Amino acid sequence: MKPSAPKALPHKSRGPKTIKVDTEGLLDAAQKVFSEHGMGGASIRAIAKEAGCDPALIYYHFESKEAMFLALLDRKMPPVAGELETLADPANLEPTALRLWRATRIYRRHFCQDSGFRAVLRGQILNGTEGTKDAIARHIQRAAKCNWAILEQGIQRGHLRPDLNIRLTGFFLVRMFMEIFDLVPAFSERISGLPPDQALPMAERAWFELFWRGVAAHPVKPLPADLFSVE
Amino acid sequence: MKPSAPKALPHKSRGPKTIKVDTEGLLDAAQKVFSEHGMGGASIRAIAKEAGCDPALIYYHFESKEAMFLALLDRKMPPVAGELETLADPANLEPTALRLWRATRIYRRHFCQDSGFRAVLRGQILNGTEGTKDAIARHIQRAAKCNWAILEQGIQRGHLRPDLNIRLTGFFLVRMFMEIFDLVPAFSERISGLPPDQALPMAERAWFELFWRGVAAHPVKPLPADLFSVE
DNA sequence: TTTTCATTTCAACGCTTGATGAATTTATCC
DNA sequence: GGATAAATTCATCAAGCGTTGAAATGAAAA
Repeated sequence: MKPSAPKALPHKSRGPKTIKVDTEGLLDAAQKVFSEHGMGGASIRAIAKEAGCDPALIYYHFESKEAMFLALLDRKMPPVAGELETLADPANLEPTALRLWRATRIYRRHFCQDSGFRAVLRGQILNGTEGTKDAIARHIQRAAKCNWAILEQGIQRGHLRPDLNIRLTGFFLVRMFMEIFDLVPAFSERISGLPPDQALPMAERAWFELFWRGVAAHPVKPLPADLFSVE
Repeated sequence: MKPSAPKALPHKSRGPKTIKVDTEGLLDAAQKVFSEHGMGGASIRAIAKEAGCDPALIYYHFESKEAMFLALLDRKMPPVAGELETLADPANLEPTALRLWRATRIYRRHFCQDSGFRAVLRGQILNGTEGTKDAIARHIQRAAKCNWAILEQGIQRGHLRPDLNIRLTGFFLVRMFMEIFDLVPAFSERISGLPPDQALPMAERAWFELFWRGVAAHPVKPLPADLFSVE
């Protein structure tokens, strides 16, 4: 799109001066504004204002708004995948229910706050350019493979039903948590009358219990009483 | 907002001429454009173009874009709630699994196509004005109550676990179907390699089976073999 | 025929958006 | 000190948005 754009990475020599706002700082600002306003509401100007610089500076560090979003994705997703990969290590012999719950805690830690970011991600999945969709798919797959591995090992270890469609099962587990993060805060007071900080853990646990009964090998053993104290 | 706006309903006498585009026609166009482009991409000008009239005419029929969306909601939701209310009639003694599956078929018929409309609805739930959120909540509640009634009756009839949180259970059932409608077409080819028209029914059935095992009273009876042939 | 009025269009307003090219500041090197 | 280059700002563009007031259209009423 922009053939002769100044590249994000600065060259070596001569002199940089007192750098006012660097790429990381811009990403911090973008993360904040994306999270609060979503892609539509997060204008270049709003991000620049948050970062305390001129809008044009963003185009010195990134080729476009889309490129900035992708850079944000590249910064945000790998830690998630990293934690999941540790959890999915086949040497981990914890009960499958606990491992799956731990996986949900990782998602919660990294995504629960950023409602706007989730909305942007969703929007880009549905309507983004092909390049953006591919990048997102790559990041999601890396994380999803860990869930698939945990499920696969759970079947091998006799904890889970052998007839599960692993990919769909992982999709169900994770997406419902995202839905809970999105909608329970918005609707809990209108529908259940509970404030979100009470409704959200309740919904998470109810969902995980339903999910576990749905996937556990027969006969279903009840979840350990202290499972939900694991954060 | 607009105190002296011309009202949507035309007066009686004198002469209307050959009406080119009426309120219903505009809603048809809005429905189509919303569904294809979402709220952000669905501009007044795009809707007018789809309807074959001037953008200003929209403001002759509706006070604002938001009012047009609410009118669309008022047209789209009642039939859904109506079908669900019939299904939730306590005189209906069909197996609970079948009734729940029928409920999902109602959602599928009314919402599966309109990906953009679902996106708009979601966006308005999360970021709309308070008035819009209230209107949406009212429509959703009317439909949700039917699901709650079916679940309640299912417990009373011994088909479902008595310890279910009915509201959350209904939320899980419906929202996951919406997620499937949204994301399986976008991702099935990238992840499962299947075309959407094969992946979607597969995902629906896998989800319903998981859900049923999660909510059914003990001992879980398998779903009837012909359940999924019900449309 | 003239009047009346519902319907429809036209032309614009004010605003926000993503993006650019030129100019400017500031630190380092020769 | 002057050249060099990185970092930053300024002014601006073209496009799109929701919205509005005034004007035009055309059929029925008088």
